[in-house]
Amino acid sequence: MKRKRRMVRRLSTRLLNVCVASLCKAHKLEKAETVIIDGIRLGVLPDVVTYNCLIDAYCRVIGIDAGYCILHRMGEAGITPDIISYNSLIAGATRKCQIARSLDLFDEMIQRGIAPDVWSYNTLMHGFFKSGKPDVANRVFRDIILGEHSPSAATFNIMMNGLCKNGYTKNAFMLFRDLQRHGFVPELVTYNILVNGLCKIGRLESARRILKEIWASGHVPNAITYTTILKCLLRKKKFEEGLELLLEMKCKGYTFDGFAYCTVIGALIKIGKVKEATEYREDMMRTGIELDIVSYNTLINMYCKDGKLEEAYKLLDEIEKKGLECDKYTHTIMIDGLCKAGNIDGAAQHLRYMNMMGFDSNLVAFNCLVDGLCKVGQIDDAMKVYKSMEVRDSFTYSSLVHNLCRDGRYHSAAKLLLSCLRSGMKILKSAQRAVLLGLRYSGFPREAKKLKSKIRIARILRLWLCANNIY
DNA sequence: ATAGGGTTAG
Repeated sequence: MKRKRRMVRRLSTRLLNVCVASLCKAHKLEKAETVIIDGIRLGVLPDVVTYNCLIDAYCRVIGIDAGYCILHRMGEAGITPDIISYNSLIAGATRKCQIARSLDLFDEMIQRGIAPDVWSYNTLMHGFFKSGKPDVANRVFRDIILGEHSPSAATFNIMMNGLCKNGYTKNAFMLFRDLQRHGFVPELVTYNILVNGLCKIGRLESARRILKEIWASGHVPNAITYTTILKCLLRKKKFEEGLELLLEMKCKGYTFDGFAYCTVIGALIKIGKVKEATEYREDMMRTGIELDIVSYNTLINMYCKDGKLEEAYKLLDEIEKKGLECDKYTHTIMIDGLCKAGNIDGAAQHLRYMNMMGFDSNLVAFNCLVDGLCKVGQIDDAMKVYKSMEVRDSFTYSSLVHNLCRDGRYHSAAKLLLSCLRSGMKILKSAQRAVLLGLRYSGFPREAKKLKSKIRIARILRLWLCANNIY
């Protein structure tokens, strides 16, 4: 009788967990909490699985601190956290790029007598790759391979993805082929990682070969595979092929998700086809996709490029009402939008606001402001901003050099171009041309010639440095 | 329970 009751209770805890899990997955935290409270009232107690579910969800939806609170709560309820509780927390910290926090949790786990497993190590490795420390990630990988745990399929996937993301796509490929020779059977995820790696370095043909390999392996490429290649095609301005792939996706019955729509809309905006972009937006809204911050950013950019600032502001309100948070993209897009609309003061104000909100000073936003100031003829103000910038890049210089030339200030432009080259940066070809032609036809052909040879030497130097991996 | 695709500037 007693055992039977215990069984029923276990069964209902299981039911509770199924319920909580699905609510957590839908980010309905309050609802999940209510279900748990109702369960307790009926005598169904949550167990470690219930709390692990909550930890993961709180980490995802609110943040690592919220997840950590659940760990305390389960302690108070008399339930000991297990390896999954800690792995979820470590993953939560990693997702938010807080590698130091991941390491702290890792130590805490060991101190509490919970031994890390291969999942913990996989997550740490991912964290190091994510924070741009491929050397440390490599060491973790080595420790997994040579250590007491056997690597999982995810170990290799994370390794290959990390290599691709950190500029070692070739090495990822070598690893992939070696693993295959040793009987490693790639999953679709593995292929998608490689396709993305190849696309990022512009190796479209190789990516297409992998697509064929996917079919040959018996896997069916998914929307992720297609979206990745689509993005690459559009970036390479192969719009016809892109549209073909888009049609192929539609024919094969793939449904577009937010990622696919953003890829298409973003690409259309970039080539100035705002009308077509709007059509895709309407299509997206019809499918009832829940917009996240990236989708909002894409749409805000669309309105800005179309000169409809009021619509953009409306979306900003909507973001706030939904409880989403604007990110640095949102702000940068708005700053650019304001600049392009000629509202430099508004843009500068938004930049200050952005810094006030705790965003790091943002190179792209500054570049937008510099270019905006140039475009309204305030080049000296643009130079002031340029001088105040801690970091500059090829965009900064190209924009200034171009506009100085447009203003007939070829010597200043030449000076700036030289400091750009001295910093080891490239500069837009058209900007170079503007300076050289300007100098030559305003009576300084010798200077033009000298500058030209400097440009050539800088290019040779850069190629040489790249070939030797000094950069 | 970790891993894969989308958004910004010249």
